[in-house]
Amino acid sequence: MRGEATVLHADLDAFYASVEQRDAPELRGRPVIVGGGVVLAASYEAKARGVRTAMGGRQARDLCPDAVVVPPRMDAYSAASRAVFTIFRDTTPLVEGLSIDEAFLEVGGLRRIAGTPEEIAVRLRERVRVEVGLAISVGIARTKFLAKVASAVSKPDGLLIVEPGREEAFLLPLPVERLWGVGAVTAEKLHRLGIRTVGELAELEAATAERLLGRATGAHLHALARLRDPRPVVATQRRGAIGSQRALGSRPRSAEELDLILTQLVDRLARRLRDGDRVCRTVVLRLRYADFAKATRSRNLRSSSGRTAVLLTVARELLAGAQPEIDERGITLIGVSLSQLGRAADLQPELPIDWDDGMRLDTALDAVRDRFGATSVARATQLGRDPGWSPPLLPEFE
DNA sequence: TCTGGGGTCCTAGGACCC
DNA sequence: TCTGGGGTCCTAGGACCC
Repeated sequence: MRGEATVLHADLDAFYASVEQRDAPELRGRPVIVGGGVVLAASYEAKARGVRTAMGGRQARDLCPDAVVVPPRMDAYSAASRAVFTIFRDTTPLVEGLSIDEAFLEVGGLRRIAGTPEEIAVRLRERVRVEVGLAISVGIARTKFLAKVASAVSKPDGLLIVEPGREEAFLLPLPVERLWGVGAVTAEKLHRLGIRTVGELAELEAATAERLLGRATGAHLHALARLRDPRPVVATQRRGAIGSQRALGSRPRSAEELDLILTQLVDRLARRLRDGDRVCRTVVLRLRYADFAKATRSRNLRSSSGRTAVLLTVARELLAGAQPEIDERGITLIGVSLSQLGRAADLQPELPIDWDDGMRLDTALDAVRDRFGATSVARATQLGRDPGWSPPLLPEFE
């Protein structure tokens, strides 16, 4: 096995709950639950009593009646996250954020100026503790996957290095649930075959795993189990989608009420888009019915946009299309996602030819040829076959 | 177990094009 | 008139993660 252990996975411990304990000394040492209806985070004192993330609030209080339940303070968590990521980026330029509280750091090129990966990790943990007041666990390994497993095993407040020569001894005895990408469904499929450990999965033929779990998932998990994970640490890219949703409870909602909520969701998202100078191409409507079945409805815009009116129109059309289903089944959640995000700066101006609905197509195409050349005419001709076609925005052209 | 809110990636069928 | 293979895009759904 080639390579050295130079990938760090840094993961804040019980993040939301730890921020609450940091900011309110009377909560330290006590079981703390963040979130009421559902547990968003639990302190280690609460976890010791069986409380888990995503558990219903009722069940959590039954397990741990003396827990302090606090409402989430997202602004405080965002600020803490920014402070920690600043320390990450101060450690190495190669930081790949995974979520609000964890990231990969590649420190392979830093040996001369900053020391070994272990020395770097020790300093990183100390800085986060002193400067932000939080405990952070770090795993160090040759690959991202092994580093992530190592940090999880090291918790709480731990540091664990998986040396290249020790990888199999470390990974193979672990339960398959430790594999990044194995959830309840996949674990159940594997258990049915008697596969409970990573080592047992690694013994399968790759083709067998792919047949059982699907091409991509099977190949991916099988490779991880055999210690193959070629994915490099890449500095975080921009998000591909943003979304917002609202749980509605069980009481019936009028069409007017739904429209108001939809408008608020789209307005908020469009604002976020524009704040980041971005646009989106796809609008996705998410629904959850009274029986908790989920559904999505999506539509691509002809051309990317960040304008509230454009996005809202599409979202309303999607909602109208789902209205019969909603009337019949009842609705308990409505959400909107905007995906295929792009930069607003890449959006080109509208086609600068004068167009009116009475204009002959060949006249319009002549104008396009004069301005953009023959390739664009071919593209425009193709678009013209679409009955819904109208003079497009420029991104449609070469 | 009466159930939040924010994301990622993969699969699959149909439309449409060459 | 019927037929093929290959590619991309669109839409809907599902699994998973924190």
